[in-house]
Amino acid sequence: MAETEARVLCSTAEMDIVKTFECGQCFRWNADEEGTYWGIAMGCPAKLWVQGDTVYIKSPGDMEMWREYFDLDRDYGEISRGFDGGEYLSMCVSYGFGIRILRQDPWEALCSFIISQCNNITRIKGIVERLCSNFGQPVEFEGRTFFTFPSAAQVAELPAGALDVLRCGYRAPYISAAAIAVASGALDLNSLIKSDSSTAKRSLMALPGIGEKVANCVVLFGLNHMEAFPIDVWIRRALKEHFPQDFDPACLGDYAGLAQQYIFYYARSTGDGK
DNA sequence: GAACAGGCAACTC
DNA sequence: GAGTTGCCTGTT
Repeated sequence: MAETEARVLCSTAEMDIVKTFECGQCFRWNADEEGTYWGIAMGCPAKLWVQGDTVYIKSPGDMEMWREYFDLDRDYGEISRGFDGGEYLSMCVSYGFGIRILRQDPWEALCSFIISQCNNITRIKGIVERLCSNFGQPVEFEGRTFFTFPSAAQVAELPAGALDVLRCGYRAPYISAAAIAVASGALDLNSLIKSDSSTAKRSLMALPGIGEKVANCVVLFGLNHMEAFPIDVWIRRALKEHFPQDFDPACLGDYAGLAQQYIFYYARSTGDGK
């Protein structure tokens, strides 16, 4: 692969790479001992690091793709100022500011969040990496080997039992079913990007092993519908303890999902309510 | 060794 | 429709 130059991605005011990669939305970015994040998205390897108040990226991929992936053409400051969720939410926003909602590949998000159910991040990452190293394509970058996320078609064609190497337990048949649905065209993820989020959610929940929470995560992180509001145990606890009893997340509007991510990040990293 | 985990589905009343 | 249970695996 040709040598690539370091390029400016954005300012640290626009994106905090640690918060963005550690807030639980993605599973394939990892920091080295110097704080540089290495990962692969849309088949394209990259490394990101901060110097002064600038975020740099090195990757063979084009900048347009990366700006889209990191959702950099949206002003999260302006969006966040529009939240009408009370003081607690405002505090979560200041705490988590710099998080970007990644626009991940829909199939990768679907698969990853199926794996995430009743599971911790360390284990999710392990399972996803085994999925990629066993069934994806190797890609060399900066002396390291990355693996692409295997396509739905590749996973759909695997013989029975091939997913045993993942050690993902009862989730394996859910992954196979999702792969077959996507590969056969029964589930058209790209069309769900354009449809409204409740239609997208309904289509996803028709698959086995996909309930409300996983569907909402896929809709938010993979289909880029920012109003989706996944409710897990942390969010449920925060809603119960810091919001009015009849609070409806839908009142947060078209970007409720961003608000959810600030609340989630605050709750998780401070252990609030635990 | 038993209980539990960022969840789902099938089952119960 | 609210509550209970099994499900794989890994960790405590």
